[in-house]
Amino acid sequence: MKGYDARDFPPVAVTVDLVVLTIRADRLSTLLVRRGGPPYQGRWALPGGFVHPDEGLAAAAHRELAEETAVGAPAVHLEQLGSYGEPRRDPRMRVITVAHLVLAPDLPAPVAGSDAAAARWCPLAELEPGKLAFDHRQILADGLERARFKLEYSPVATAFCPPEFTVAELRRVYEIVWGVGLDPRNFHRKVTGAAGFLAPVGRTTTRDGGRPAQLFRRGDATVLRPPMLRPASS
Amino acid sequence: MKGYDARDFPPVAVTVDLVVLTIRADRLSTLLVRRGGPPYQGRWALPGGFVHPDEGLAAAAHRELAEETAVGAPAVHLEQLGSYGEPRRDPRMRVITVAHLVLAPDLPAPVAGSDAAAARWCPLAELEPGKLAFDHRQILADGLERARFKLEYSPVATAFCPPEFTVAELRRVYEIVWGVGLDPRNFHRKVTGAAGFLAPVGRTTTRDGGRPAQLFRRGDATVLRPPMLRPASS
DNA sequence: ATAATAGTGTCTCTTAGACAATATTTC
DNA sequence: GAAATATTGTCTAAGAGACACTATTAT
Repeated sequence: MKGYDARDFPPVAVTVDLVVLTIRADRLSTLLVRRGGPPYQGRWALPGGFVHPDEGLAAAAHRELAEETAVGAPAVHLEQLGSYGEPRRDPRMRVITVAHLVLAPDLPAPVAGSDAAAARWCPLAELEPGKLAFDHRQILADGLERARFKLEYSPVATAFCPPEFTVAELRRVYEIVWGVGLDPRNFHRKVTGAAGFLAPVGRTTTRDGGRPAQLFRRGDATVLRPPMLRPASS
Repeated sequence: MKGYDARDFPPVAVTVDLVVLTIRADRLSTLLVRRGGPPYQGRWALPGGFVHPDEGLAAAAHRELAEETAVGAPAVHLEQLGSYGEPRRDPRMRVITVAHLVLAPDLPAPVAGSDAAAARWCPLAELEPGKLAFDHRQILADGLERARFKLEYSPVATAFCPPEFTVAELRRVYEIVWGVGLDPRNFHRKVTGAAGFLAPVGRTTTRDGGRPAQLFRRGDATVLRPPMLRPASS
């Protein structure tokens, strides 16, 4: 069983798929492409494609992201989400896909790729569950759950914000991704008190109205201790 | 780039590798096999093997585990850890491996597989870092970090225990995996107070000496809220 | 009785959450 | 001034950690 001769086995293809989450007009949205050919022709799907011969998995994910959104690597958070390889998830052949999760600030309109007839940002609330191709409904659900969970114990929420942001803008990220309301005063105290979460820029902005708010950049912490606690409801 | 014709690409092989963690003689240990052929002949490696044509990823991981340890699925915790696919991680051909993490109670001695010259439980403290084949040092490190982290917010620590266990035995799991000492009294209060973590069996045991201890089974919670907090040191 | 481990109670300190109060802007 | 948002302060309840104390077994 471990002869390591690939010719003993039928062909396998390896792809990367992307769950790209962003916040547009106060709604959590994901990037979808409409499939231009069979199977699932005309259905919406997660963006993705083959891993090239001399390319690592993360590199393939970054390349696909750039092809679809013209967004460079440094501006977003990208992490591996998990691999999906049920034998018949693609009716044509054995395809194992390595899904990646991307958290990004509000990005420009997407670019339709060569194989995709169209691409768009779809608010998650408007997505009919059964409408995605392949097992992409499950992958999207897993990505959303991962994002919600990571907001608790890591500073990735800042990936949804522009490079400089206010506490209120960061709070809106938590409220939208978690679907809850948070007390602005307690949130402010907690987030500014968490070591390494935020680095003050030293300037202020009034773009949200009212009293000027401090601008922050993301700090250098990789983990939040203690974590941000999601209200008990969910 | 998305023609979905596998013949456009050179062959790729997909394997599963296993990070199997258990506690033997109060030491955290992992299952290793000695490689019987090149490359890395004679070196220790994580157990693993090819994904079969009609087999899902989790099924392949369970099969490899059973081949190596003669352990059935229900007794252990198995989850996908992540995929590793740097282009030249295997010198022979492009191999993408889907690593899985297994947490198991103390198991019998391993069985050498067909391709492995030998198999053994290796205490992590005795493992020389540079001695593992391929990128298995990194995979093992990632698995260990995942296990340490999951002990905080999930009840997986019970996977290291036999079906019925005492609070003290569970505490030893935390102490050994985290490498810290925990106060038995506070631990007891916390773990018995966490909803769904433990289900009392109603019987007691004196196998640890002293006053008889309540026996527990794992409860039905999948997440611990609030989490078990690891002491600040690390 | 002594040793060993199990389990409970109590105290203090920190933190979460509710919410009052103050500060600084625009209109 | 009125409205809006930012930020600080105060109170209370819950939980973490330190540790005294009691309980139940084996020898």
